[in-house]
Amino acid sequence: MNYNQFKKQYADSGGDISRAVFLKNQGVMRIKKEKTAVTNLNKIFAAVFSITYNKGYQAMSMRDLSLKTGMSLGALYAYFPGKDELLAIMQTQARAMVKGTLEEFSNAYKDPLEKLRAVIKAHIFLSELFRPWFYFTFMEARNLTTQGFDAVKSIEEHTQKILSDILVQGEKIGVFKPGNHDLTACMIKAMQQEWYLKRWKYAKQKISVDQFTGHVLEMVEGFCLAP
Amino acid sequence: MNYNQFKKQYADSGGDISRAVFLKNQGVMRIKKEKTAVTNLNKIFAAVFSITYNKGYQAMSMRDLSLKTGMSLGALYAYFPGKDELLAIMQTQARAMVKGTLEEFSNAYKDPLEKLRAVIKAHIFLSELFRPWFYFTFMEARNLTTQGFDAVKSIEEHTQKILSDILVQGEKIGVFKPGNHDLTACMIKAMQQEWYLKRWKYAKQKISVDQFTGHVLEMVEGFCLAP
DNA sequence: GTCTATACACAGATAGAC
DNA sequence: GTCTATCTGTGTATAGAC
Repeated sequence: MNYNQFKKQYADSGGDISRAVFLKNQGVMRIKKEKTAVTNLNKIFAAVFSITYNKGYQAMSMRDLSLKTGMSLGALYAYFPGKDELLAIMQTQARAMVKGTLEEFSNAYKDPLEKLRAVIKAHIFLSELFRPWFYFTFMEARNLTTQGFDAVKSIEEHTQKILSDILVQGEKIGVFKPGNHDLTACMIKAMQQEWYLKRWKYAKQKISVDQFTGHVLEMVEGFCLAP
Repeated sequence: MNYNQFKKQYADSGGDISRAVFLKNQGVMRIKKEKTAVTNLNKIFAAVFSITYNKGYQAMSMRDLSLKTGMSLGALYAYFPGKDELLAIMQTQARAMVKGTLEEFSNAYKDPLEKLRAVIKAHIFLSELFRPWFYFTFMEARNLTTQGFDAVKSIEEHTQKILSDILVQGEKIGVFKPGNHDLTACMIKAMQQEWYLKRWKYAKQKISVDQFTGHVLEMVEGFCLAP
């Protein structure tokens, strides 16, 4: 599976975050028509990414957001109760989306080696497809409340465990070498994160997602596979 | 070399950032006595790290900083012209320190494998010794001006090149396998960064710097060494 | 060198017309 | 649903006393 295939497959399963946000937060937002809400949420999220990419969420003013979306301050406050809540909503929804997709891919394979490849690829491809979301959730995680940050830790540990479980399982049947599988899982996650944290670098060096993913897999397999 | 040995060795060569900041910025700050300046700069930097760790630089107010340092607003402005300039000063000094140390370690070895080990270790150990500085410069890099961010890119490429040059050199004499050495260098950097970006994770899992560094070296050597 | 007091810009948020 | 106008708190920065 390469990135284009992943993209096609995932587009079908419906990656519409704005609609999910609307459905989950109907109680709190004053907009009732789904189509209006989804259209404007899309505009709002895009504007948030564009503004915060260079200066962070705290430095974005509601007036910045109003200017970029073309919506008035009053209109914006019909979509979320406050600036902090907007951040929380975005972080929560992004986490749910990542968790769901990774589990889906993890359950689709039985053989440890195939499973490992699929999960690693899926994470990098997903981070490419939703790059602004990944970058944003990473960089703004520390602005969250204690509970919000606990949720961040929790998903980090969860995805790490998905990887280390695969390695343990593979060791049992002799496919992978023994070793500290938790630390190896951490290293894999570090390499995956590199892709969306250093966007400028790989754009400049003209390295594609597929090239990058291939190299990560080479390194992981070179280290993990039993001789 | 383990972390404790590194710590001892580096403490001798003088890692006093505050003094360096004082010497470099005498023209711009109103304090003339070195001892006073260094003492208070230490307080200021420590306060910045403590405040920004959880909410970022933009969200730190000068009143926060005044409260944490015990210095008045007026006094603070005697040490730097403005909030933005304080950020720039800290980023610049941190970069100079890292660059200097890594080159020092890179030049101390000839054999590619030894050199690779030394450089990888030195970077992780340095990031442990100056963890607040590393975390801060990474997370706040995007608040910089265009020139400031160019400097960030430049040092990223510089340290990447140090690594890839070693790999190229080692391939020539048959120690390392052929491959995309630039991408491998990127992966190494990603793993190194992991150490200071996810402090909470390794503290919780009780993994020491030496353990972490050992695992990075294992992975790199497992992948790079020629059979 | 360090303090207090203050200027003045801009932040988040809301009310009420349309 | 969306707008304009406005309230009120807080931000960075400076002046001038000690």
